[in-house]
Amino acid sequence: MSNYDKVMKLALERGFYFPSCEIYPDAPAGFWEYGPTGTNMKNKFIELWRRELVRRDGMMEIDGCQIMSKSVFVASGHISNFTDPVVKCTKCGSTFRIDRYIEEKTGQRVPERMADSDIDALIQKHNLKCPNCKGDFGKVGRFNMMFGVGIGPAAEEAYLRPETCQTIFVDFSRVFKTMRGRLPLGIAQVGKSFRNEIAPRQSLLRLREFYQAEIEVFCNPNRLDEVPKFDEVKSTILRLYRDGDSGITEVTAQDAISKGLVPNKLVAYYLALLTEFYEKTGIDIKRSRFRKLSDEEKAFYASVAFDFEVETSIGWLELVACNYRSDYDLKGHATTSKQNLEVVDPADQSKVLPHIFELSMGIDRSIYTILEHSYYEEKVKEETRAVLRLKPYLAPVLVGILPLMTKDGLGEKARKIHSELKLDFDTFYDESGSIGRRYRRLEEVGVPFAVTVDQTTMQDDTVTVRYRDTMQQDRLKVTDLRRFLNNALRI
RNA sequence: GCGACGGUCGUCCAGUUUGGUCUAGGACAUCAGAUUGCCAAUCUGGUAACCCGGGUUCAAAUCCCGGCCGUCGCACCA
Repeated sequence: MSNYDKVMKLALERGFYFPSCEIYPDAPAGFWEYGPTGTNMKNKFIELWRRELVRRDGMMEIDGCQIMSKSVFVASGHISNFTDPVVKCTKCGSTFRIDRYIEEKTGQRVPERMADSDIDALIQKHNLKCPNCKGDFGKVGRFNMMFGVGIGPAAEEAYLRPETCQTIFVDFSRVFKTMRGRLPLGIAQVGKSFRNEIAPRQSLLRLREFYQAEIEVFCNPNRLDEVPKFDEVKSTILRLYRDGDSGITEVTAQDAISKGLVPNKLVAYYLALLTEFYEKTGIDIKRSRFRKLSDEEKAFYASVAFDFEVETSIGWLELVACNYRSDYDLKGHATTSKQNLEVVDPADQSKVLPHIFELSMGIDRSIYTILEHSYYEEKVKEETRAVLRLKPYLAPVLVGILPLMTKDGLGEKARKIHSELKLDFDTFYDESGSIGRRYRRLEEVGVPFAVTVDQTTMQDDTVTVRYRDTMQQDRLKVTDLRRFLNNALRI
């Protein structure tokens, strides 16, 4: 059984995540729900992101709408760039990106704006047939990855956002003005995005509705090397890679700049912050890299792009896209909306249309990767124990409270301890089955501590605290539990 | 979207080849009771499934058709 399968099984059995609408036969692919355990962990992941990126860097967080007007996507380029010309074989039904197919077969470039009728004519002229079955192609159609929605009785055209950043761009002007913004300014957002993937696959890894945590750093393009905070991270190790490299290059953020591997201090600063954040999630940073994208791979808006990737049992997985988007977005929105989106940089009183560097994080993929990198199996007395070694601050439950047995008042005592802690910590009370079984159940969902009430507790008001990873136990006064748990939550 | 293969309790699997003894079985998990009392113990009992729709047939988990979902490959992935 692969690690992917093990995590998948754990997710289904223990309430991390599962398919949406699963009791109905018409449940569409690419939609997944977080169960109680997964939701708790996801919330904690987001809170860590807030701490390590948003608060650390003094960013502002907003929460925007998921449905946005058509104009937004005219301005963003999604209406034109996101709409691919496709053609369907009339015989076998296979669908092809016809612009690419024509280029491949004839060497003739098909401009993005070419009319469908002109593309049809090209197919005729070159007598192109389906490569699979030699059947005839039908008429050119258009496929857009955005979900359209109709608003109001007239069903006015609008779209579910395909990336959360668009709300940040359209909100930028007001936020900057009213919140007394200064460049560089990071605006952050956690929320859902929607893409009509042709072939969603592998549970949380390719979804049609998914969570993003995005950060858009608005900056003055003339001051990309003026980053006072850079000193905090100058010796942080960045792991850089480009396709074709023999291995990953480990350099400090400082050296990455002096060697020209990263274009400027601003980009290096955020790559370093991101590295430090992911180290704290418990992902094995030795199995991560920033892959520099080639020109062909970059998104239509990006001028420099690094993907933060992590090695998993199913290969390298992109968790974060780090794109230098230049002024592509604000220019587009300024032109389409006819609003002036320039701001004054107080450093030199110049008026600039800010450039944007973004960290676009996939939350669902991150959650999956943390689960996979945290999952361990080890032999204990001929039995295999499965342990999720989640950091205490990411664990869905921090502490399990267990009476060794229910009689002699141990049950009541344990319930009392539980009710004293449950409002301030994520706790779980369990008195069913043998103590060993209860420990195993806890460690399988990553609970780092178990507090056990035994006979001694009744005499001196102490309990045992058992550690998930080592299975060692300490004895602690009940009155010290709060302090112990608060300490354990320290990041 | 195309192709190949698949879909049975929460999970994994048996049953489908050759339609009927399937009133669908087991293991693990889970629940209740008993017992034990610090690492998945034992005993007893319970909950719980044939993906959906149609067809063939006296009879369908089993055969046929369609749909949905999954895995893999191709294509796609701003």
